[in-house]
Amino acid sequence: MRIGELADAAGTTTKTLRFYEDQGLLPSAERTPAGYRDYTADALTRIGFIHRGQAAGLTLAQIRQILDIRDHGQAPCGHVRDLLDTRLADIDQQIAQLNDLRNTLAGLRDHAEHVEPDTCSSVDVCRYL
Amino acid sequence: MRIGELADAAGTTTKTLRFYEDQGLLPSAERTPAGYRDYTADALTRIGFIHRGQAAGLTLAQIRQILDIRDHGQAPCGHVRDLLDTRLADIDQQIAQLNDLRNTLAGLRDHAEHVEPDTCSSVDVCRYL
DNA sequence: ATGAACCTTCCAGCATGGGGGAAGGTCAAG
DNA sequence: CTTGACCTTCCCCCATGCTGGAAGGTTCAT
Repeated sequence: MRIGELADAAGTTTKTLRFYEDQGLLPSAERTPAGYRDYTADALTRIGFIHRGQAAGLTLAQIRQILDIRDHGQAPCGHVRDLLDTRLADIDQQIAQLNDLRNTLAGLRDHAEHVEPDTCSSVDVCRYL
Repeated sequence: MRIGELADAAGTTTKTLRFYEDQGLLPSAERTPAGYRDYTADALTRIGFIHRGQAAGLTLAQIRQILDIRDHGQAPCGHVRDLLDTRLADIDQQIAQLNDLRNTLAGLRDHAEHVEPDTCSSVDVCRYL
């Protein structure tokens, strides 16, 4: 399977696949005599895993960690649980921060609705912020 | 006021102030005969505005738009209201996406808690994702 | 044998908000 | 007069996940 076919099958691009290989997410593929990369179906599975990891909000570096553990013959389950826990905590924090920001912004916006623009001094740039 | 003092007063760095000038957020400062930037207190106010804008989640480009409008002698109020509205909508969307992602992750994590690692086939990399 | 459609490597750049450090000029104190 | 702390410009670098393009080799159909 050449890189273009694999890219089509995986719903991505050849550029991205070479990039993944470069980043250590995909192992170096076999080469045809002409130097073309020659993939097996395993690669498709692996790209699927990468995509699921991305959908879970993991970075490529984190996904690579998991793959490295698996490639060393170990079960990455514990590590994956840790990553998921960390991601969950991160997301909770992000949501909390966004909620705070939302409240602040809503307050500013509400203020902007009721304050006369005329009271806006150019020295302050803008009363609303 | 030299750039170092201004940076201290504003709680930032000289690097950042030159960067802001370069990006059009701060006007070119007067220069001393030696070529040193010489700021007035206005700069401090302006930096304060920039920081409030950042705290509201605006990008430097958006903050610059507001400053440009003000610098052209107009009141940026309407534009600021629009930006705040847009930011609010963006944030709501981000929060919704994060909530979705959180649910997905919580599901995966829950699954990981109850599934035997032994059933994890190395072909799939990891059952949990 | 020629043209399209592949493939290869390598180098560069996008956005975002700065940071690091070199090479040199300036200013005030001791 | 020298030392140290400033200042100047300049250009390159960080992370993140790719994308574009140039210059060249291969494969396959016509």
